[in-house]
Amino acid sequence: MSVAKKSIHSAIACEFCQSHHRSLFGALSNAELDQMETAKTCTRYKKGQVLFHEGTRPLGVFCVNSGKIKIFRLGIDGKEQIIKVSAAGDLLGYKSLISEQHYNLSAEALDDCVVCFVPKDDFFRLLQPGSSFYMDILKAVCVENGEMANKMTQLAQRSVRQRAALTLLMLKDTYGLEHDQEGEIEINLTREDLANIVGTATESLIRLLNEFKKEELIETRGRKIRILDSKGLLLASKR
Amino acid sequence: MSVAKKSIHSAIACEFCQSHHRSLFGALSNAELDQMETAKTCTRYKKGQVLFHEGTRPLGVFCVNSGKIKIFRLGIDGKEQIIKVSAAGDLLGYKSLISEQHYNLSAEALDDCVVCFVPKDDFFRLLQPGSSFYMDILKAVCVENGEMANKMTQLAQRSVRQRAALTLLMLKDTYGLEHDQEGEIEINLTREDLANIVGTATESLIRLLNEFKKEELIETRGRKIRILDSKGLLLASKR
DNA sequence: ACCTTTTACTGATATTTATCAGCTTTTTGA
DNA sequence: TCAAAAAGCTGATAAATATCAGTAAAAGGT
Repeated sequence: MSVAKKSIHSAIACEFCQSHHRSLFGALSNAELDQMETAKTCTRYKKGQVLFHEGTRPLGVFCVNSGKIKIFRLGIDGKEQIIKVSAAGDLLGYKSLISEQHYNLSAEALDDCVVCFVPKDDFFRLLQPGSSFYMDILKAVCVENGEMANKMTQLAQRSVRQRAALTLLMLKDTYGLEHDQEGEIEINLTREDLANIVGTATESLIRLLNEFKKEELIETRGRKIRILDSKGLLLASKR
Repeated sequence: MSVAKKSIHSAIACEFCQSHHRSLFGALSNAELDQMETAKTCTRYKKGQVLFHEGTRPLGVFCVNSGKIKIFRLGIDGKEQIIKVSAAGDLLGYKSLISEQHYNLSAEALDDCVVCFVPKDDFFRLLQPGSSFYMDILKAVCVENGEMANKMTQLAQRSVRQRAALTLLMLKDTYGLEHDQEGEIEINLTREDLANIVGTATESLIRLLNEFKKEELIETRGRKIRILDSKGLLLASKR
């Protein structure tokens, strides 16, 4: 974890934020958007910096404008289990806020990021009974729930190799949002982070990447991984 | 899966239902309860019978009155991954209803059960904006989300032995609701079902049960498992 | 209560995955 | 740009877990 500073970033108007369309804030009215506009602060986080920490009390919600953020839970011996990698448009920390619990996950910047923060009270002002936002949130959490059951099944039933293949495909989606030329996407995560998504030892993950490389499913340049053959990976995730 | 029939059960008044206090319906007003009373039907399911099936369209929600129900997802080669075991008071199938998706899980009776069914329209009538029920549902889903992140971490980081210990403790909770004499609870599931909760092969699970037996953490009589030493199991789940 | 079917169990073995140690390369920050 | 630190990689080995085959026991239905 590198030492890095957090700095206030010149505010980005939500209305012109490229990510707001694919966020849960996407369906807000202009009036509501204006309301949030004045409430929010935008912050630049340096790589390695923590947005929030498991066990602490949430004070508001985060909306990712740019960059990637790992969302993880600390397991045995402090080993991180990465639950998801968040990208532009993702809303973070609202579930703990709603359930009035301490964070049960931590969030840490994987790159330099710009993230907006909406304080608790302002968030709840938007979350008024009868608002479509309320229903959107409820739906989103229900959908996410189903996705997690899926992930649980994968963790329980698939081999490490299969999970590694699935992880690369998932990351292709996450990282593919921006540079989508030729379907070849470069993933820039440490091997340890990758292992902590897959749920395996770092050495095992490295060996599997070598296998995939020999099978010409991926290509690596230093830390960077480029996906060459998504179909092949999909096959490897099942067989 | 045994051949079994479903039969209409003489309706149980929600007001006098022992499980309604620990269900999400617990906070409904008397008027709302009456409303549901007329809408619902109570059904007796025989062991092995399916309440709903992954991939089908939800038509309402289920509320467990008595018995145990396994909630699972089909993985590779049709292997079941049991996500949870539901007991009296649990509400089932509402998340798919809300997210307007097909069921992503199946539900099957582990015992003879009595389960009430509230049709979609009536459920949504209760789920009015501004109602406390709405907020209760939202909170519950958020809490469940956190629990699933926890389970994912366990599946990814803990050994099969550790997970087996955790599973027995979890089942102690589920089955302990009723017969709570001396903290010794009998779990009545097939070895295969147990393996499908833990996420391992049936044979591996059986061997682990033998280990636990030798260590005097549990005791078995046929299919039945009795937990003798919860603290010991908790230790085994970490070490 | 009996017979059939299903489930439980055991041993042998193969496979997968983790762990440890040492070395190399890349990244980072001054 | 350069040195230190972190991350990446490799091989050897140990440990955990899955698989297969066969037998024993228990559950379930009539």
